[in-house]
This record gives sequence, structure tokens and C-alpha cells, in this order.
Amino acid sequence: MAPANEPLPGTSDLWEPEVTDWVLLEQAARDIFGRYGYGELRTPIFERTDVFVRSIGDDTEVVQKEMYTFEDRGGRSLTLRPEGTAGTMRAIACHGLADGEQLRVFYMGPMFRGERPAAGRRRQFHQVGVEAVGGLEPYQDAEAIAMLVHYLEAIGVSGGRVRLNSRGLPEDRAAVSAAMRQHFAPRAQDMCPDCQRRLDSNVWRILDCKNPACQAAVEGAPKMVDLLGDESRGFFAAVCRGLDQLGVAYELAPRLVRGLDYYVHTVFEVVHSGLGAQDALAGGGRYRIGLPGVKRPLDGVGFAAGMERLLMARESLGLKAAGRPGADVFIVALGDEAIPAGLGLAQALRRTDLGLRVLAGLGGRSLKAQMRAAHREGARWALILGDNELAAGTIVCKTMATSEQETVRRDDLADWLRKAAAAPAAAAPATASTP
RNA sequence: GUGGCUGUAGCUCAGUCGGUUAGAGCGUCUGGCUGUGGCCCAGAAGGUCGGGGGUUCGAGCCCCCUCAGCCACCCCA
Repeated sequence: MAPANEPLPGTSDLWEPEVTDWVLLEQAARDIFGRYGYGELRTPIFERTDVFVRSIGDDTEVVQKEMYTFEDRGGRSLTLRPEGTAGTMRAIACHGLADGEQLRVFYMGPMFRGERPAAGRRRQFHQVGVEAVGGLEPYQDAEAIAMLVHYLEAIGVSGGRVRLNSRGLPEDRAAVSAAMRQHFAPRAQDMCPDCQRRLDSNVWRILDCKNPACQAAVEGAPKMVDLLGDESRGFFAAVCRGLDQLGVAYELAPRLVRGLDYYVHTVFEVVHSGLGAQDALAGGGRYRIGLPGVKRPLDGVGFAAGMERLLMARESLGLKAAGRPGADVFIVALGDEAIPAGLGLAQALRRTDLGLRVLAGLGGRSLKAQMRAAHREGARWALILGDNELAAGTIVCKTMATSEQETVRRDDLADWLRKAAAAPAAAAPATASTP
């Protein structure tokens, strides 16, 4: 295949029948999130670069090396959104939010990060996410997590594990970092070079390191939750209490940190064993984001799930796309007069209240070839229209599943189809074969 | 950005030690059956062997470069 026709690395074309699965994820999101009072928000796919930098944090991996940033003709720096929260917050700030007002939104769509593609990681990937903004209630966090679990159930993804931790408030961080440094400094010589550097720059991340030596050093590390102030500890306890009430199973993950700067208090993720190395299905937490022109930072809680990964999890569980449904009617037209007549007949049938899916053989191919096409398209009925039938004002109706056929007057065709459609469908509805 | 594996027909893949005209299955088209699908049978179309360079009398096969895909690291969804 000519490279010029291939999609860019980390992007892909999406064909039937996979599209059917995507639609399923989207519809389930609208259904489930709607039950919790969330409404859909669609924000632009690109924003001014600083929208992302200021809320994600310029110190983060995402901002430092993963963003698709470019200049428009006016020389402004724009960026393809690498995640959904920043744009959502910008939109809410623009829209305005009264003191005490709460807003619940969900979104879905493509996100962009300039990473090396791997299993479950693409440069254009898709997330479905939610944000509950304008409140500082621990039970909001619990409900958001419960909603995520509910959604996963709705799309058939079982086997996910909820991992939960708290990063506390910004004012807790100095104490936490100091305690961490105290623990890791004596062990530094055993740790990987990255983590030796992190000792100064980013102690928290050492907790996340997958290097075996570093994990050993992490073993006896103090639990983050124990280092937090009273307010943060109380908040976290309330989140756990809420989850218990909601019947959500979770596990404490003292080492869970997450990569974006805006998180405060609760952080969580859902991991799944069917995904390979990138095992995070969804992640989220509580955040506090300051925006220009807004007096107080916005508090909120949300999560995002990777749609590609949801699909991978479904696949690992044996859930497959059903594919596009077959045609109801295939019109087999024979002869110079009948072919255009078949074109008109197809349109007339599509416009009836029967909601029929109608295809017509338009190319003057042989009867046999058209019958093959009818079969391949999964048609329930083949309607044969030759010059003979045209002259007689009739049409031959063949039921594919039984091979029975009868000659029907054109005037009676709609009634015939209505009756045939009402009759119990033959066996399993056929599925069109996919090109 | 670093590393490993893989690129042969629309798809999934064979291809021996470097040796004549690169194969199979599936799919597509046509015919067997003049106006009747599936199953069966026969035939046909379809290839710059990812691309470029090199070694050789001769390269799908060996060497170098490059592009792409997959996987892993980093990080995350």
C-alpha cells in the first residue's frame, strides 16, 4: 500500500463493524451519565496552548513533550487537546458559574498526544469523560466513581479494579514531600537514575516507578494518606464511606499519584487485566483549577476513560461487534426499462413507513450476479423486476431464507411486504458481509 | 526519544541452500445453469515481494539505509 494513503502513525481509519462498538460505547455513556444528571458538552478540539499549560501544569510529562502544538496564521500558539478537563473548565469559566452552582457534564471524542504508539496507546485516541464542577463534597467523588463502575457494567466490561488514593490538599504537599525524601534519600544509591533525579524534582513519582530496585525502595515508604493533614484525612475517609454506601468495591492504592498537577484529594483509576502493559482503563480524581478572570479556583471531580481500552477490555471478554444489519429488500432489475424502474421502486419503498433498508442492482448485471449480491447483502427478500414483470405490472417476491417466491401485483407490493415483515423473522436476522 | 519483532495478491499467510515464469486458502468476477442466491465444480482477474541502494552470473531470500506496523520502556486513557 502506498505510504501516502496510510493514516499517520498512531492514527487509524475506523470501519464497520468496529464502528458499531463505538456507537455502543457512546450510547451507553449518554444513557448512564444521563441517569446521574449529567449533560453533554462539546468543546473545540483545539484551544490556545495556555489553556492546557496552566491547568495541566507545565511540569508534567503531557505538557513537556506530548502536546501537538502549532501556530496559526496570526502567530498564536494553539494545541490539539491532549485531555478533556482543561477545555471543559475553560468553557465553564466562559459560560459563567454562580457561587454555589453545580454543573455536571460529560464529553466524548478524540484527544491527541505525540507519543510512540503501542498497545492501547495512540496519538489520536478517544476518551469519554465526565466533570462535576462547583462543589467540594466527598460524596460527589464517591458518586462519580460509582457512575464509572455503572458505565463499565453497562458496556459489559467486568473485571475492572478500582484503585483509590488521596493526594491531599496543596498545603499538605510540603510535609508529604519531606517525609518521602527522608525515606528515599538513604536508599538513593539503589534506585534508578530517573528516580535519583526525582528525589529533588518530583519525589512522588518514585512511588510509581516500575523499576524493581525502586519498588524495593518503595516497600517501607510511609503511606501518603498517613502524612496528610486532618482535613484531607477526613475528606478521604468520607469518600471511602460513600463508596461503601454505594456498594462499590475498591482497593486502597497508597502509591497511586497520577500525572497531572491539578489533582487534589481523591485520585483513582480503574485497571483491567485484559489490556497488556497499558492496563489503565480509566482514571480521574478531584481537582482545583485556577482560571484567569475567575476569582476563586474551580473545584470539581471527574474521570476519563480511554475508549480504545474499553474496546480492548470488551474484546478480551469475548464481546464482539455485531456489524451492520443486513438489507431487508434487494431489487434485482433486468433490462433497460426495468433497471431505472427498479431505481424508482427502491426509493418508493425506502419512503414507506415500513423503515425498510433497500438496495437495488443498478449495473445491468446478470440475474445470477444480482442474486449473489442480494445474498451477500443479507437481504430478507429479493424482488425481481424484469421487462416481463414491468409489462405485466407485477413483481416476483422471493423470500431468501426459504427460497419461496410468488408473483405479486405492483399495487399489492407494499401490503405484501408489510405482511412479510410482520411474520416471524426467519431464523436469525442475516448480517451483511463486510467488505 | 530508546530497544525487540514483522512487512510477499483485497485479507490471512507459505516460499527449501541465493537459481527458470513468486504460490495457497479465503474473498472478487465469470461460467457450469439463456430469468434465480447459498453447497459443489471449472476458469479468470488481481503482485513495482513496503521503498532505495549494495553484494552476486543471478536476490522475495544476504548486507546497508529508509518508511510503516506491532510490542516493550518512559508516561498515561
